[in-house]
Amino acid sequence: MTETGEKFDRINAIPAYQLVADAIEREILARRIRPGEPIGTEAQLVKQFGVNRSTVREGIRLLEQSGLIHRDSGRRLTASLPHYSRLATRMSRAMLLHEVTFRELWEATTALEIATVEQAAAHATADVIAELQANVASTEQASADPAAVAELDTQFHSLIAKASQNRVLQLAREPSSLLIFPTTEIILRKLKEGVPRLIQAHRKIVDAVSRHDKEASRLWMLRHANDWRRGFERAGKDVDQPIDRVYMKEVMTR
Amino acid sequence: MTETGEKFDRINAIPAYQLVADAIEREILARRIRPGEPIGTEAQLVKQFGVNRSTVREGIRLLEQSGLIHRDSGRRLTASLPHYSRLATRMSRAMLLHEVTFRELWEATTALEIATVEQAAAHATADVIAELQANVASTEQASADPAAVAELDTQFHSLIAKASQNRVLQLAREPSSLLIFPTTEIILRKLKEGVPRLIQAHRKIVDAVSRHDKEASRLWMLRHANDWRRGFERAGKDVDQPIDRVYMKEVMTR
DNA sequence: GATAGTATGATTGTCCGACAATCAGATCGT
DNA sequence: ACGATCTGATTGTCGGACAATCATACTATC
Repeated sequence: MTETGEKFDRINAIPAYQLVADAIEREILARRIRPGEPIGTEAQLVKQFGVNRSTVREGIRLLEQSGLIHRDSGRRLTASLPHYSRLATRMSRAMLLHEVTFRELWEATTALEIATVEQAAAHATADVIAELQANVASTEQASADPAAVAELDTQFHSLIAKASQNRVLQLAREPSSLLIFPTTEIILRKLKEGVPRLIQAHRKIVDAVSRHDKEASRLWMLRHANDWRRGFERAGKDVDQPIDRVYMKEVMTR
Repeated sequence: MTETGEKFDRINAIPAYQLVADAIEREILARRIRPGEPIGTEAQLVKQFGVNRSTVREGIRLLEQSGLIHRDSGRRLTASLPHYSRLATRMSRAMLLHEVTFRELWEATTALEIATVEQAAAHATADVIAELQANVASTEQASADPAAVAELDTQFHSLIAKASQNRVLQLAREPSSLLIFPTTEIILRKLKEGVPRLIQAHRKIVDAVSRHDKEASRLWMLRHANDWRRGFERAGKDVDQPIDRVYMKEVMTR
């Protein structure tokens, strides 16, 4: 590789591009480079690290993927906060590859959605409640179109998460919701009573949240989740089968 | 760039290395390349994609970071399942950078740990229960050493997650647990009554789980979580402050 | 003087060729 | 048959190169 003139520096094993990535990452995590600030040009990095440009570039690619850096307007590289959706997408993909079952997903999602709606009941602001009401209204109008309803359902639960004002919950629930909500469309398509029940649940949840009624919101979210699972079973699916990647196209596309 | 002999192929904007990464990723997600199978040598990829080796390498770096590929024994690249810990670490870092508060973390962790222990009560096998009992025994013996107790506490909750046999819960709880459990040591160091309370809670939880008693396990996990938060407050910390990265060294190191 | 167009340099994406270190497998010696 | 050695393949790193694109200063036109 490079020069190893010294004695006793065995098993180095860490390639230079990795070291470059680590070094930059450390600077960002230590807040010496704030999100939004430029990392510097490739030529500068070459000088600072004393490695070839190809090596620097490979290191940059590592960070680029993790979302810690981001080339702003086509051009220069800036540090950035890795955004939730990116991480959630990766997690969802991992779950698909691990072939988790619908039951696992349902259990986790139910627990997370209930926790989320309880916090939403505690912390929801008037703005978000208005958004939620608008969402329910749209869902009612689109009730004939399963795809649209499923889309609005996903949005509904994201709004609940937003209302919770808890970013950890938001982050934790997103990967599983990405995977489980697409099944909604399939269920709604097969079960005619699905849409009205979903709308009723959503409306009750919004009511409860706007009254800051923790118990009621919990109760209706639980019913909503149970409906969901029953719908899945009635649609003829086996909850103990791995979730099918065929339905999960949207998770695949970046 | 390369040749753009044709008309009207504006705004391409996607660099070749990204396309290479996407192409390989698609093959893996579509299961045409199974985890464990070799991706192929760089030279082969150069031929197949018709781009330069540098470009191929940059594409490989993107995938390497996301955990979809992995160079097995120093040498050749193989597809692999992105493992939980890797993703969890990234999520934890994101939370740190987003400066989430202890309250957010506590709320989310509490909900997740309770959901997890309920599933553990439902699905725990004799093996895991034995591991849990061993963990509690070790904790008792180490009770004079806060660092060791904190370490064993983290392990305890991981074992509960393992006992739940729910990989989605496991994945969802890990990022926040990575962030919150390191605070345990600080709390234990300041509060003498912390260790015995922790041990009692753990023991009660193991009892409840081994009896498949969902209610009791829920109850004791809730008490455990409440102790925790009270400990944090009594240790003089403000739950509404962003969690401090100073305490989170272990999250920084890959 | 303001605006539009142009020249200039910097930066990135891509390519080419090269070489040392290392690993896998074949070959050889015993 | 077993271990040592040789050989080729593969990776990590380097240096240099060039077209396309962007930022900016500069110029010309009204």
